[in-house]
Amino acid sequence: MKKGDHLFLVDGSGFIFRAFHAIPALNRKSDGLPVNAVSGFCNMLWKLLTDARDTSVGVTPTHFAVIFDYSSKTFRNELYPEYKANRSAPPEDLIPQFGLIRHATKAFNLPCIEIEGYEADDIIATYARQAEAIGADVTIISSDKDLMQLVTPNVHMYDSMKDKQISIPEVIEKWGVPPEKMIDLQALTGDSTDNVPGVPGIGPKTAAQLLEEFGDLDTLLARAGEIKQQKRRENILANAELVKISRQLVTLKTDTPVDMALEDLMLHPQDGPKLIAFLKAMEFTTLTRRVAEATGTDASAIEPAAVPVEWGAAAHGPDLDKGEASGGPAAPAAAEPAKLDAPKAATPAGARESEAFAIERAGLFKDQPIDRSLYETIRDIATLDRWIADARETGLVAFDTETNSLDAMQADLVGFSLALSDSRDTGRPGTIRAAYVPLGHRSGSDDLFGGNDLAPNQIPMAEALPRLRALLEDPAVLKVAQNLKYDYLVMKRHGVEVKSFDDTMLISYVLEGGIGTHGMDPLSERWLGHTPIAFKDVAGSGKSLVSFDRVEIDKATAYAAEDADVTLRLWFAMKPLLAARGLTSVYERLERPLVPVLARMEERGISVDRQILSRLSGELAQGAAALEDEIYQLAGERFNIGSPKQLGDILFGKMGLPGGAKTKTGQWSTSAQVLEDLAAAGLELPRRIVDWRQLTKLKSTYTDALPGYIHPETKRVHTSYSLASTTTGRLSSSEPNLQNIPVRNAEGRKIRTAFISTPGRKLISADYSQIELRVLAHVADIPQLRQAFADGIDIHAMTASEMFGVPVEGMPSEVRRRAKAINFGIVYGISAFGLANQLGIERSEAGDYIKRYFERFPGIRDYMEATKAGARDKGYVETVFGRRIHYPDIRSSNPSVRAFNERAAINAPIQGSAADIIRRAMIRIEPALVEAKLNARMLLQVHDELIFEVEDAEIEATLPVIVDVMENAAMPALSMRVPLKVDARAAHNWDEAH
DNA sequence: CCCCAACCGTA
DNA sequence: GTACGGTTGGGGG
Repeated sequence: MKKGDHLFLVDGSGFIFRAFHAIPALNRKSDGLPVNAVSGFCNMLWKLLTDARDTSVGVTPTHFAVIFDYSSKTFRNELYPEYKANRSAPPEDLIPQFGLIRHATKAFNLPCIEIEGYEADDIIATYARQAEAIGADVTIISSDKDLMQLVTPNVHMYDSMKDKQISIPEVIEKWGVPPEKMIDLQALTGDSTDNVPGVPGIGPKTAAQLLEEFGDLDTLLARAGEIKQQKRRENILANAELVKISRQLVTLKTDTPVDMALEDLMLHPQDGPKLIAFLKAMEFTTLTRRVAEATGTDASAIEPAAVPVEWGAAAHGPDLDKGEASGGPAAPAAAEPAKLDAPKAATPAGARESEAFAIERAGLFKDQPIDRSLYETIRDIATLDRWIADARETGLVAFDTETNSLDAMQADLVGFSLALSDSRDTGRPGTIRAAYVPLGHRSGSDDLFGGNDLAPNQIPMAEALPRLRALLEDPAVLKVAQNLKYDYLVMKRHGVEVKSFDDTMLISYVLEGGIGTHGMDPLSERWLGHTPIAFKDVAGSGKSLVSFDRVEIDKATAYAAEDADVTLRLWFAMKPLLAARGLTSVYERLERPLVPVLARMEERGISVDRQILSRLSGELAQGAAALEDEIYQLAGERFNIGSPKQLGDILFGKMGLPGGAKTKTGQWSTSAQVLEDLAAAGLELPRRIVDWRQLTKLKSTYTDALPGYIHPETKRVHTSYSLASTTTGRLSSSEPNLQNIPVRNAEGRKIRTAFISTPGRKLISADYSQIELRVLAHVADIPQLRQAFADGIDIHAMTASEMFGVPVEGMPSEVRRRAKAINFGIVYGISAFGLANQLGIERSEAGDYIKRYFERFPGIRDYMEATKAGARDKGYVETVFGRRIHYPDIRSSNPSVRAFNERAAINAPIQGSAADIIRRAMIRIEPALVEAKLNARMLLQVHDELIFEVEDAEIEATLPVIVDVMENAAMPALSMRVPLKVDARAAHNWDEAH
């Protein structure tokens, strides 16, 4: 540093408190995290860094530092134990912001300085004097009177909130004394907030007058007897010693042992991406935009940083991948298994506060009932532009598409709706406005003679789409949707890629997994007590169903705008609860990022060979027909074999076979199990029925149905994944379900040969080996299981060996089969009844097995008991990543209902943790492939398996990338006690790849 | 036309 | 014993 340089010193700690009280507390992140002080801080820093010359500071800094108090205990407490003793704890909403402001400082590439045992003011004083000595100028960003003693011709202060420079004249004007006498003045007056004693009856005015008269404090104390006013004289004489202590307390140290030299405070250029990542994480949309513009950074390409939030004493939910996104060191410490039997941790104060806030915000619109008559239909570009400008101004918009099909791969855009509220930026409950923009509605009926014309007064699609794209692709505007994956796909097919979004369905899924469903209508009922217009009341149903482009525009407006309105209200109600319950990481790491990943998988689809299916269908038809003839012969009459009722009547009524089980409704059961038992007794007919069922099942469900799902344009099959329809966190697949394609026997596996790669490519199938048992070994921490997985030995054989004392070498297959059934049973929340069923043995024998198993693996029993107890206690269980799965019926008085819930509660953390792991792998795999410059495309997920389509030339390079990402998917959030193992191979069809 | 039960394919 | 979705038959409206 040299003469002429200009050092800015920001009083960070002082700023936090001032900004916190100056900016409305409703200024929060969308998940409820209070960020008002952080917001003010960032805006102030940005202003000073870019614009200081245009403020009343009038100069641009060359050096810059932000200074913080380290802790409340400093050397002053040794001097005077009562110093700052009357400080109360900071407000709960402020606590998490202390850490965030330090993160902000670092994001701005600024030194963040704090020293144990010293106050920020001492550090500031030290640097100010050092710089001044060199001949540099100093501006202290603070308006705290405690710092005014530092002001000189070269050292100034700046009140950033009032944009006011504080120099010598300003100090004199305010306090009546020049800066160098501020110490004496403060010593005389004391400071009630810091608990610094002063002289009773002496305030700033009197103190200034006395100092004017006597020159300085020492002279005043020496000649106090000359003071004319009796009371004042007595008070000063009585408190002379205390005043000397006060003077020491208020005198700032200018020799604080600072680590960083002045040179180190030199201002560096902003790191645009780093800063933007932080600002996005804080959801400061306006500042993000400004920084992006100023640094020439493409903000849309930057992911929000993972900023750890500390609520104070108690942990605040699992902090997934702390440091991962910020590029810091990984934290591979093994997470403890859920200690469900431990005393419950006290709810963090911050969490309580946030929950209260969430409830308050949920009720924000209570006095603003949903009124469909207020919805607007936007029919001209000027109005649309105004709405989009408003959305960009508030940074928040609910969005919903209306299309002519429920299938996102076929749907054409018919219109879209928007809902806005200005609540976020004003900190007050705003008015919700919602509108529908019809684009492709048609007039009249779609008969053969016309009626296909566009209805009048609609904005042309070609003019609306670019405007919509500007909004949806703007990373500074948070788009809120319900089941966004659908809208994301529709818009992607229209050339628009949504960036920055929230999905109310996924928020609900994270908050209330296991409680109800997460569709918009049930959510509206539960959270808003409002019943939205039913789709069928707008578009009809069944035979009278019309596509949405035939719906009259006024009706469409009421329906569509309401959807956006409700979605926005749901978001306001639910989003804050994520943070309040410590579930933000689950949502942001396991749910939200999967939306574009799944959308791309669905869009890609998989190639299915029509010819193979057609040939198989013929073979199956022939086989079934032959069996039908034999069945009618054996039964002595023709009947509908596919009707379990008719079949039961024939078998157990007419033919008088020994009936096995009965169904819930009292009918004879004709399940495969019952028929197999009869077949085992040598009966022909049941055998034929079982075979016939298999063939007709394959035919109707697969070979006949799949061709109907081949997309007319892509010629591929595009399944749809549901992110929020299982309780455990698994995905589900439908239309068609590609997660239940046969594999277990040769006949069924033929179906898989129809799933093929395009020429020049192959399919890679990569599946986790025994992932659920590995998760079990991890969470229950079972030494033998951990050892077996570490050594890579056959887990079922090991179990059998432990239980029955049989050596693994030369083990009879039946022994291993039983152990395998027990291992599976454990994962499913074993019961003697179920195991007996599975193995075809007596309940008592199954019970003995279980008993023996628990003797050998007592940790498993402990885990199961602890899981049940925890579920009973809290109403939910958790996966290793903190996903909650609720079991509201686990306390049912009905023993079978209760037992069922207990088994499900035992299974859920295991199945759910495995599901979370593959979710993480799926989120990471695409960036990893891009990084490796590979073109593999992920197509399908089948719970523990991922299917890719890969160019022939890249297969060898791709396999290890996929395996690596999958095997390490739990890291670094969780370092498992057992390794994950993935098998992967490539082939031209799914059967051979698997 | 809608819904449920039974059955069966997958992990 | 856990978690799903699809097909069929069949009852009720």
